Amino acid sequence: MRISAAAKQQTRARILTAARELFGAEGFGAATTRDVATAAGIATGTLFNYFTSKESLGMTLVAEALEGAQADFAAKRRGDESLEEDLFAHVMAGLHRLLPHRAWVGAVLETACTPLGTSPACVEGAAVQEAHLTQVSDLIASHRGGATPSFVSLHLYWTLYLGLLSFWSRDETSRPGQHGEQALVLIDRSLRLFVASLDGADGQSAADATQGAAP
Amino acid sequence: MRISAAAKQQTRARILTAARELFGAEGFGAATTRDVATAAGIATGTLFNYFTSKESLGMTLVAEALEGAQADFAAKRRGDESLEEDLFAHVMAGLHRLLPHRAWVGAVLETACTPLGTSPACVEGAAVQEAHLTQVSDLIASHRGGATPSFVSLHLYWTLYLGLLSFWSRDETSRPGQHGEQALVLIDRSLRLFVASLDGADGQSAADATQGAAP
DNA sequence: TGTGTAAAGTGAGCGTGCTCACATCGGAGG
DNA sequence: CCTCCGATGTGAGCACGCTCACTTTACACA
Repeated sequence: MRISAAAKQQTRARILTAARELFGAEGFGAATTRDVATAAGIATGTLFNYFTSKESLGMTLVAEALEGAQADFAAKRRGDESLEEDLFAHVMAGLHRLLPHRAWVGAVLETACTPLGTSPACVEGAAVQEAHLTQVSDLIASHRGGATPSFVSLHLYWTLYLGLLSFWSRDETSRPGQHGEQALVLIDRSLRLFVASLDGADGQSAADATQGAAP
Repeated sequence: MRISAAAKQQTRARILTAARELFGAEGFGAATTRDVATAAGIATGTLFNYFTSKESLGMTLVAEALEGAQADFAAKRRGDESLEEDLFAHVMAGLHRLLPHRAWVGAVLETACTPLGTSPACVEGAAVQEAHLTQVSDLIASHRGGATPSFVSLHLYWTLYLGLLSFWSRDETSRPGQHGEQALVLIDRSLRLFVASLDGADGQSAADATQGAAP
């Protein structure tokens, strides 16, 4: 039982390593699940004993990165930052960890995490979104005496976040290992906008959209 | 040549009709290209003589709807509206025309038009985005003495637009043939936010992100 | 050491979207 | 009326993500 569990972890790790390399080298679309399985030294079917779908595999890598980013953020935080500074640092920590995956994150998030699409595609996508929004919600609450943002506000944040991830992942003004300038501009503007919208909307009527009652 | 051209148009129309029906009845994912081809009375391969991909087919329907919406908008406009009112009317015209496709537009836009994803998926997606942003850009310019919004501003608009399309397409407070309330709230907020961001950013430095020069 | 059994692994096969070598058609020139 | 040729249509076939009936493995117990 103990050896078996350890072996399982090892196989899982081998799959993740293979996926990291192949996705990075060939792109998410071009790297096939057969390729990943072969590179990990297992059969195609076995891969799906560990991950429910290709996207789920990709999102696991993304989730890993963002978990690390959350730790980075918490470690660096002094405690006297403004909400906007905190949000900026939070975003930047994420982008920094996602940097190695920059070439293919877009393709995964597109289908696994996008606000569009009727179904949440894969559990990992929903989990990443929820974890991220929880962090943001907590961050906001800590700056506003415990008052959490509304559902609509969080949707807005998620929209803006995906939008800037998109821009960042394709920003041509960036250099290898460094973030692009236009992306930084957009991040700053998006966050400034979001914070302003918080003051304007949630501040006045925090329950503006908690329940849609007919008139 | 004349008969042939007319026949081609007819075949194209039959494909679009079949697609409209099947996408609506079964969803974008569940309706296969084989089904659509059969319903249109042609072979699978023939469908791809008319549309480069399944998404391209779906986006053609969306493009049709949005073109109609633009006409609706232009017809109803009085000329003394505020920018926010104009943008709101523009969005609403689009949603109205998309209403029959509400169940599946998300799935198409997700892959064909999303800001995420390294490639624009299909030409139609990029075309829809460009046409829409051109309309918005013109609208803004007409309210600001010809000054067009910056690249980053338009990206922001597109992000917000996709976000609200997403929300709208899944809003459970809506009833058949009518828009949901929460969606209306989000649209109002998103547009208010965008207009405010225009005044704050483009108004002061319209060229803030036209070129990423090193510091 | 031998045996039972559940967990882990396998790969042929399915249904997609899409391609491509070929069949068919329809109208212009002899 | 026959012949040719480009445009249009065809469907077997490809590669993909993913499944599932089956095999193999490795541990607990005798």
